[in-house]
Amino acid sequence: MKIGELARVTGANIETIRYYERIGLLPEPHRTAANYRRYGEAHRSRLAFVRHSRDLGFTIEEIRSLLDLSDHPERDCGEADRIATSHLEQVEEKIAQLELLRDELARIIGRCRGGLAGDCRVIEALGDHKYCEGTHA
Amino acid sequence: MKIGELARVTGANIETIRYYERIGLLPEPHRTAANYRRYGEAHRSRLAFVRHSRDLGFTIEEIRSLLDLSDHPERDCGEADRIATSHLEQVEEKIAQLELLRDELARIIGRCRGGLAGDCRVIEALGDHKYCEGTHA
DNA sequence: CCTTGACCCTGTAGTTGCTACAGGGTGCAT
DNA sequence: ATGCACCCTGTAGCAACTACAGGGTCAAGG
Ligand SMILES: [Zn+2]
Ligand SMILES: [Zn+2]
Ligand SMILES: [Zn+2]
Ligand SMILES: [Zn+2]
Repeated sequence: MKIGELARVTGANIETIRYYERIGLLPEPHRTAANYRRYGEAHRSRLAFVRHSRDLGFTIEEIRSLLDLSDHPERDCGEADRIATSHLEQVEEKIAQLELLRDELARIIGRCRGGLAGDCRVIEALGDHKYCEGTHA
Repeated sequence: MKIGELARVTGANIETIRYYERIGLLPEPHRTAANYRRYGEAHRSRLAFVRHSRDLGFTIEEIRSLLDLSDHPERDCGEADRIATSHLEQVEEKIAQLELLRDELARIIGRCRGGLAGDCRVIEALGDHKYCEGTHA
């Protein structure tokens, strides 16, 4: 299939596919006489792996390692587990951070009683962390 | 004070301070005879406002509007409220997304029983969204 | 007086993961 | 033959910094 169809079936953007090829995440496909990229099932499933991993929040470098493992089925899968677990930990950390942020923001917004900017407690609170209760960042 | 001291007292990076000046978020300070930037209390508190707002996750453009309001105390503060509330909503949305992600990741990781990469359920699950239970992205 | 070191300056390029052109070529239908 | 959809390369842009390279300035110590 041509790049447009690959994009359609995987949900990836055409430019993204070419980008992945450029950074070596996808192998260079064969070319037709007119220099068009020609893809097969192996490309499709590799791209699906990449897109799904990206949707799950893995970085390109993590995906590179995961693909490498996927290309070497005889290796131990411990590395995959380590990457995924460390990613999960980062997600959990990020959630905890955002929850602190959310609480602090809600508290700050709650202080506004309307009126003039000069009297606004929201603007005041943005100017100085001392009005914060938590340690958001 | 010179830029290094301003950086120390606000916790901002020197390069970041110059960057903020370049994009017009901080006003150009006076210069000494040796062309060194010289800051006063007004600069300090404006930078504190910017850094605190960034720590709270506001974008530069949002901060630009908030600073504008802070510079015009006679205006209505409704705009500040709108910006903060919409930001809070985005944070809440992001948290919800990450929670879906976290659950899906935890489930995927739980499938791994160790062994060879070729048999790894984690790698399998990354390759195809059909092994997912939620709609993480 | 000279050097060392800490500071400051400008300007540019790199980071992450794409996305959006500009300026061209190809292939098929009418 | 002419339109149109599709493909190609190469480059630049986004956010919000961060990291140099290659220079200038200034006070203290030898
Ligand atoms: Zn208010
Ligand atoms: Zn705070
Ligand atoms: Zn496994
Ligand atoms: Zn999935």
